[in-house]
Amino acid sequence: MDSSPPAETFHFAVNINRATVDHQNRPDEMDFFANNKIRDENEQSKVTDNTSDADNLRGFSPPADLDSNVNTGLHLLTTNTCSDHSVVDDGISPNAEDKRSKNEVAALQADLERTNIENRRLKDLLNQVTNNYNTLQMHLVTITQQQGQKGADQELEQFSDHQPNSKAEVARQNSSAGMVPRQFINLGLGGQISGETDRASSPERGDPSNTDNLSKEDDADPGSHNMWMGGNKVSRLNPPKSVDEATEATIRKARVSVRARSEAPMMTDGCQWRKYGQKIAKGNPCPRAYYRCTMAAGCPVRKQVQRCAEDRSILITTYEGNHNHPLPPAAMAMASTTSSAARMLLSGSMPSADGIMNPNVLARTLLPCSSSMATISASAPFPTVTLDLTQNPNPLQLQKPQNQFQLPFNNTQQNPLSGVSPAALLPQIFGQALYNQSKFSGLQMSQDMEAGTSQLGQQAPPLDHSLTDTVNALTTDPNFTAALAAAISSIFGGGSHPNGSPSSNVNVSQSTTSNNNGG
DNA sequence: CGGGTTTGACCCGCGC
DNA sequence: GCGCGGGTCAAACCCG
Repeated sequence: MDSSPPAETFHFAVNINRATVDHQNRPDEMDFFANNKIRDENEQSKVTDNTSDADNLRGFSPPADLDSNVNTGLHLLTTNTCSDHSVVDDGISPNAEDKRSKNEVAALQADLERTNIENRRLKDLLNQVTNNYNTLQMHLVTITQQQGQKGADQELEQFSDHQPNSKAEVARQNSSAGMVPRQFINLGLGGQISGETDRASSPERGDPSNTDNLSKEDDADPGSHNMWMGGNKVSRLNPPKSVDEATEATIRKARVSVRARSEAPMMTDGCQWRKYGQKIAKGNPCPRAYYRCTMAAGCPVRKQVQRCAEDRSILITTYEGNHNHPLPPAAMAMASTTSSAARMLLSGSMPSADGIMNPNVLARTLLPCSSSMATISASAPFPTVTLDLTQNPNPLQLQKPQNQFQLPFNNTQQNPLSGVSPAALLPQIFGQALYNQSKFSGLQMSQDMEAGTSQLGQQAPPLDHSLTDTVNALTTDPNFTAALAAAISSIFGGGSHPNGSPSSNVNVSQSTTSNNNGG
């Protein structure tokens, strides 16, 4: 991302970062939640006061700093403080000049009084907005806790019932200083559930006593720590013994589907894929291609690529599973998305009776400004999170004439994720948002899982961080903030053509299956 | 020659 | 039990 935000991003180029962090040279970093706050505050201010002065407050510091120093930025008292007393009418100046001076002074005093009143009013408004923000945030936390508590309870029961030691083991590993690759590998959701944290990548995987596993390799490992593991394979090799285990199997099959307009045969997401099959699915003349991650032996992550039958310019890419290997930054997008999506489903909707996540919660978690981009469906054979990049998420955004992604990421020369296609960047945001939502849900279990999750562990702050530190860490994460800033600015500013990564060989509209993904 | 793709066969779950 | 459809396997083939 460009260090200097494009002009259309000025709506978000407000000073919403923590005062303790120097962001002068890092305009691309922004506080995602503070952004919400600003937006909420502005909305609140419009409700409580229709004056346009509220817009002047967009540059104010976060509420944490307001208690001690409220600065409206008006500097109302800087010009008259020295003169008002020196020229005050003493009642002994009879000449006309003195009278004129007195009138002038009186006028200035009146102006001063008005500005003082205005200043006080703005301060009150600011305090009110701050209170509203705090109230809203508390309300949000309450809602997310309620959303996640149900799933958390069931998940905790699963832990306690089946792997009483695994959680403690994972937590112990997570609590160690620094997360080395060996630790965040194979700590995906399935692994945390099963508690077998080393099998998937250990050379002893080919247990002679289990020749079936030898032949089936990755997806046949009953202890494989991934969401993948097709239900048939699971049931064949390690049949579910209880409802909880059946639930686990469903969790492992959680999917993230990305719909994006692209002429390319496959989306670029930073991973290397190998095509292992192709089928003509019913109801869609376009063949569905099956890909497997080849960045590491036995990586269980797979994806399906298929064009939409109704609109063949729309490419539907469905991801499943967690990578069992370290990922390059460019590949973190989908990885964090899939794992986070599973967690969202797990904590929010999947175990519940209705099985449907409130899309508003997700959408607001993802991007408060967009409410129709992400949907969750647990009614499908697999709980699926769908990211629809083909729809305009914001009515303010002009419809793009190009037959391209509608979430363009321009100025990507300096973007740390410049090797990622735009469509792949959003899922990262999405995943982070999901991750954040899980964080805010206050699930201790979830926290254990978060840091242990293979891909998220590379981006997520350490477990023992407080919520504040978590937010702070996120806001200072260049990858996240840059991608987020780009996404938001693009959404609201109507960015330019998405193929704006000249330094990268990744071109969304020109990429090919064979060379862009190594597949 | 190694790695990726193609493609028909096969496996499995599910509904009838 | 049978057929259907989704998903996977693996031999053949391609390519650099």
